[in-house]
Amino acid sequence: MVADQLADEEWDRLFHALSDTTRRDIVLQVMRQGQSISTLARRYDMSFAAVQKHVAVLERAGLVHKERRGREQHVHGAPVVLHKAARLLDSYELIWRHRAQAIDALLAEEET
Amino acid sequence: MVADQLADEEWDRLFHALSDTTRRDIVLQVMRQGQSISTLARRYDMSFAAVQKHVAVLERAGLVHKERRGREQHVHGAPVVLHKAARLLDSYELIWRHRAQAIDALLAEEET
DNA sequence: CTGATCTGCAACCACAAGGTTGTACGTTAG
DNA sequence: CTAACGTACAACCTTGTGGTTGCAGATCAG
Repeated sequence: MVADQLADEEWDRLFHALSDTTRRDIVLQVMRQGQSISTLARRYDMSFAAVQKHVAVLERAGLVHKERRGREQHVHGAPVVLHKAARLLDSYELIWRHRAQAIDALLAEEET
Repeated sequence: MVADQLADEEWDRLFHALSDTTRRDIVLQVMRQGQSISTLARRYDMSFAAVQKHVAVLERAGLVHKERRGREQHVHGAPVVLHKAARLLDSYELIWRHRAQAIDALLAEEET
């Protein structure tokens, strides 16, 4: 559990990668089905190079993987990192609930 | 469930707010216990104004709330948005698992 | 009142982000 | 072989981000 934590810069890259609507949509697309970069690029109203950059950002964040298939580059999802991010946010939320629980306990004790 | 979805720009702001180590730490701190901006600022090796900006980013993302307490500004956590973010990431992961399930089903059918 | 403290905001700066176009290279189709 | 396609990468521009300093306005202590 502790071992699958990421370094600060890795979390930075991960959340930064998710902070763009186009990139989140790319993640959705390749989670549903792996696609080539050019196939992806056709979906968006921007240049091929721009989409290529978005994929590179996602790859550096560990959210997708690329794999050569002849002259194409097949992009597919990597759900592991996604899972880690969700669990980190859960842990933040949990801290809140622990604290709320502690306050409740304190109030209950004061009433005795 | 559909009603508590956010707009694209809101998700952008949310994940962007989380994409900085200092800001994630501020979230942790104020989830544990609400604090004034100056108290927070003492924890980090940067100017008061910088911390103030970070808090502003978190506030625009809906991750924290500010509340005047005399001359101080009390910052406390807002776990609702955190929860939404975690569930969005879960839904992305779920798409992957649905797809994996469909592939398994397809393979099982081919074997008959 | 006076002075210290907490905050808000504007101006400024260096650098990274997100987009463009252009060029080059490997691969497949005919 | 040649042409078309998919990709990679560099140069460039504009905008935004993260930091600074400095100043002004509230508020509390004495």
